[in-house]
Amino acid sequence: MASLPSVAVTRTLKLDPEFRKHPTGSPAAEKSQSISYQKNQTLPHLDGSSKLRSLDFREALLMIKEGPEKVQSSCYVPLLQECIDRNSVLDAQIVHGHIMKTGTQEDLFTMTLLINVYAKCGAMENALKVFDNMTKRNVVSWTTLMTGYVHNLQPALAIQVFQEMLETGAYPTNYTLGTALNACSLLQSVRLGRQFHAYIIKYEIDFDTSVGNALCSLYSKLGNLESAIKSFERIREKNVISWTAAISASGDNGEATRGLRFFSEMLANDIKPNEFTLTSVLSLCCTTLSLGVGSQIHSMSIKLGYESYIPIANSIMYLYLKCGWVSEAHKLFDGMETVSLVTWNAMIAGHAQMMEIVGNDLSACKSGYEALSIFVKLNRSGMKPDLFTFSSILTVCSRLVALEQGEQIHAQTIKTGFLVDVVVGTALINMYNKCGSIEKASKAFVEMDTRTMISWTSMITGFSQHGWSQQALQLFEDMRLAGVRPNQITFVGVLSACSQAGMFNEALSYFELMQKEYKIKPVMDHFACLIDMFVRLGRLNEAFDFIKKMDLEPSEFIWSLLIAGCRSHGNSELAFYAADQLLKLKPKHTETYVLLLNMYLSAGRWQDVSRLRKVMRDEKLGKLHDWSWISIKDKVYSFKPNDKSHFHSADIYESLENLLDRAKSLGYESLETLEITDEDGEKTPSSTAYHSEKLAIAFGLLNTPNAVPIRVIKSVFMCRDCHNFVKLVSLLTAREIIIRDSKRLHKFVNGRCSCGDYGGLI
DNA sequence: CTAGGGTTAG
Repeated sequence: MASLPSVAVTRTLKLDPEFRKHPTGSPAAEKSQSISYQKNQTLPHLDGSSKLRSLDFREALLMIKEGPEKVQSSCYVPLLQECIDRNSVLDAQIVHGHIMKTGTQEDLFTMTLLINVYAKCGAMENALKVFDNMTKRNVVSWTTLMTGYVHNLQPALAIQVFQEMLETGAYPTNYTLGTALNACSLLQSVRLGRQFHAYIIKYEIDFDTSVGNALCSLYSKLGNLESAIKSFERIREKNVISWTAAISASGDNGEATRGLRFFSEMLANDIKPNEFTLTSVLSLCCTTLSLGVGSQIHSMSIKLGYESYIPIANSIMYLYLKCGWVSEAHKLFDGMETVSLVTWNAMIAGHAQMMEIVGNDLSACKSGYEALSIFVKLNRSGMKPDLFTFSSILTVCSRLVALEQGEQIHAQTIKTGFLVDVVVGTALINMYNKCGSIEKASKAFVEMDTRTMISWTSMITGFSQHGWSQQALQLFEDMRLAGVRPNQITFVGVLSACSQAGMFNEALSYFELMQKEYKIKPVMDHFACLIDMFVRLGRLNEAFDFIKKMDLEPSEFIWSLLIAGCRSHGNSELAFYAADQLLKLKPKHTETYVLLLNMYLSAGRWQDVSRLRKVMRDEKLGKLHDWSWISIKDKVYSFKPNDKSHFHSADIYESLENLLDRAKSLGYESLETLEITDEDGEKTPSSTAYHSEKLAIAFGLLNTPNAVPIRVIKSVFMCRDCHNFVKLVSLLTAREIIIRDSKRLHKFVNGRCSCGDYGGLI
């Protein structure tokens, strides 16, 4: 342990006056005495204590309550430890009473322990009373009191205690400073942290392991990764905790890969990871989706004996789910002997994450319903869901477009009081938005007590996706008036609102505002909004000019927007140029190739067709799976194009034919196209008449009461033809139809779609 | 002194 030089420190460390005065006034000044204090120290085994130790806790308490006899002070240690484990203030008070009766209150060590017990049980008033009544104190008692305030999230009081300790002339140890640094990170105070750091440097103890560890973690929590790493590097003898601090600092500050490098460096230095290290590394694997490293950690944790350590098991499960290895995650979950609420939450959140990553396909749908059933099991298990559970499960509902379940969960969040949590509230808004219930979303938004930037952004995006451009822009202005700083994503919402409404000048001025006033660098999504706007307006050459002027390399998505625009506004020369550019990017999505194939097919460019087929084979891209699903009364029904497998297939087709006829009377004509339907690239004539969403809608209309909105999820993006058709169906049947395809949300009402005939429609 | 689960995107 590095000891501090005996220098009066009061004047070298000027603390902010803003911290409240210690409530009980200044404690008696007393010189500290040196006592070594270690958590796991073995205590002398004395007569009185061995008797107590052999007894059950309750019996021991009883004995202590009744027996006035004097016992060795060390016999209180296991009893007090037990009080912490049971988190029981009442038991602690019983032991406390005995201590007072037997005169043990003179014992510094026991009284300090008692402070710690009260502090850990959340009874700081009691801890403070003990401290104030102590006849002597040393730096450990001061430090313990500080630690108590930090533990109970009262960092300002911890600093106050520190200051008073200095006034008494006591010298802080490295533990004291470590605790003070923790208080600084809770206070999020860079200024105070720097003052402590200066002090630490002055007394040359920044190389000390525990001080260095605390500094590293402080800077990390203040968002200053470089200083955190520097503090770490200055540590002379780095222990597991030092390495773990560096690893998690990297992860917490968005440099997961760097964290993984620290981990391998640590192993190269022959430092054995502990359970904390492994959980930190696993969370890095979660952000980098490193399944390989993750499964290595899995075997390492088994080898090191952490197999049943719940946080590790939770992280591994979560990682496997995020990486799509569902069966292994479930195997782990089923094999766990004890689970915590976090385990349930990790399962639910993991399924939600997996849905996000795989997109709108069958496995995502299955995952979503699996998450809902896990949620039901959790409720039955007797454990109570918390705010993490609710925000994840609401996200699941939004990705499933499952309004009924979402509404039930909304009710549960009200009943349990978790709706007041801003993240839960935001997830709720998002759920209503994604389910096409913009009115309920905005009601929930208005009723929120507090809103974060994300809440505003969600609502702005929701308005924009529903085609309510004016409301989106108005809300953006309200947000600015409320002094909330928008981010990148907020501007995606704002720009797409402008683009929908064809508000050309507004779009450009918001684009400028974003860069000039908010110093936000435009990313691909912002350009995509603007290109979409040009395309919608049919100003293809301007779209192309804009693409050329971007200082980013245009993405797949940008080129496919332009191609879509060219197809609908008839500019084949530009379309083929864009197609060439798109192909140079080696697109990874089958959808993109199908778009291009159809383009070449309809132009009769057979050479390009076979060239594309070869690329698709080389890239090992599969077939395009167009399917739609609809959920009715807790059951999910899925449809492929031309699907005749459904039990009521005849009824569905009859009803669809009827709709097609009625639509034709309004001028609709379904397209006959050639599509690549098998791996050899056979050209098969095909009609858009029986695309999957049409079947799902026909089924939905047959099986739900009038006026109930129809909600469909589609695995690939809608074609223009189906889009036209569904607009007419919404008019003919007076039903709201909500379709979420792989690109965006479409809400059809009275012959119009919320996307305002999005420019990316093919 | 170090750790596991949550919200926004074309």
